[in-house]
Amino acid sequence: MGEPGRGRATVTSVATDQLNLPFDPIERAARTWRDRFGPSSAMAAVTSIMRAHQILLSQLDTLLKPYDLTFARYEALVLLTFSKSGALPLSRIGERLMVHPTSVTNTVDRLERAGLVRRMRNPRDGRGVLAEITDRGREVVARATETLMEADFAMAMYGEAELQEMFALLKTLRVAAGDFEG
Amino acid sequence: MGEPGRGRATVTSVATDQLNLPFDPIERAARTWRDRFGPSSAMAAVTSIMRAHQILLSQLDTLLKPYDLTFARYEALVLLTFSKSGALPLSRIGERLMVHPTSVTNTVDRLERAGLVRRMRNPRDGRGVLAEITDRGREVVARATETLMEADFAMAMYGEAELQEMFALLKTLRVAAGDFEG
DNA sequence: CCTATGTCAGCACAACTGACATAT
DNA sequence: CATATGTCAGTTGTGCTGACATAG
Repeated sequence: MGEPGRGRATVTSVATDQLNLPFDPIERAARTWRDRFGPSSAMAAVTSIMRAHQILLSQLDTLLKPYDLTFARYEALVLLTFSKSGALPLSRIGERLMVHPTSVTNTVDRLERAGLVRRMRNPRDGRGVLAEITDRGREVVARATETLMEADFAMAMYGEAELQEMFALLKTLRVAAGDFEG
Repeated sequence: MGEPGRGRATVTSVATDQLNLPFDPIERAARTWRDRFGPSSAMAAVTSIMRAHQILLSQLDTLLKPYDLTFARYEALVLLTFSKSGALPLSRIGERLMVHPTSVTNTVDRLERAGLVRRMRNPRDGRGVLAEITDRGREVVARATETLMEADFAMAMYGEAELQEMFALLKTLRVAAGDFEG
């Protein structure tokens, strides 16, 4: 994810910059939509989630850039630090982070190239491969976590109650998608 | 965005399939996080938004696949139908949809190749280019809209009040990012 | 001259498909 | 044997940078 050109007078980037519009583009689209097609709340909510994702990803990736991490790679590292031995089969990483097997391979490739994890054969299953976090990986993830926590994960505009509300609200969607036994 | 392999017994895809986990992976990560680092609501909320985006994008793109549209291209088409003349400068499309100028070029390229829009020189500004929706584009977007509305934009699990709550909650984030004058 | 608009080449990244090697 | 794990090559889609032509 490229870093947006931020804070310049001439706005070329779009993800987190600017303050171009004197109105909320989603709200305007929703009004037009309602006049033309009918109920627009679902469309407005979906579009808001899309935009929120774009904003957050851009800000998180900017925060993580000094560590040469993306949010996806950061999540994988955190998951490894959460395991007792600091190592997990790639299959389990994909399962927990809800990403495709080939994406796990790619993520681990990059982390390995950066010296943050190490591949090992799974002693309990010859088919499997473990990703094990290195000392350097632990260092980097600790510093990155500090940076993210200082920035409140780019969610500093919310209070505790709102954050919990957001989690609860989105849980309904994740359950409906079959992510887990809700 | 490729279409996930859906509903198979052997789950390789991950975006909308499966019901693998007997627990909520985000909730579990949040608990571990809290024990180790402290407050985890922001992290849980962010991760939920990321996952919600992934689920929705996958489902919307699947719904739009028969029309050879992605959600991004669909949004651009809708925006054009909302304009009086059915035509808008590319710059304005990028501004409203919050996407990068080169992404607008790409989106319009694909729509044009599919015969859904047509490029025209802007008569009021020789630098500018207008994208004008074609009759075929109007047809396709109408049918696609019908499909999406039948599926409630993949948000059928929510009631009206929840959809409005979601919009309001995420508006705080969009305002903080400077999307518009909140 | 300086700015704005749009295009192009090129790159990074995520997610997928299909094919495959290997191990259970 | 079928199944599971992981890799590889290749594709699609988005979003960026940097450079550029053209017009205001």
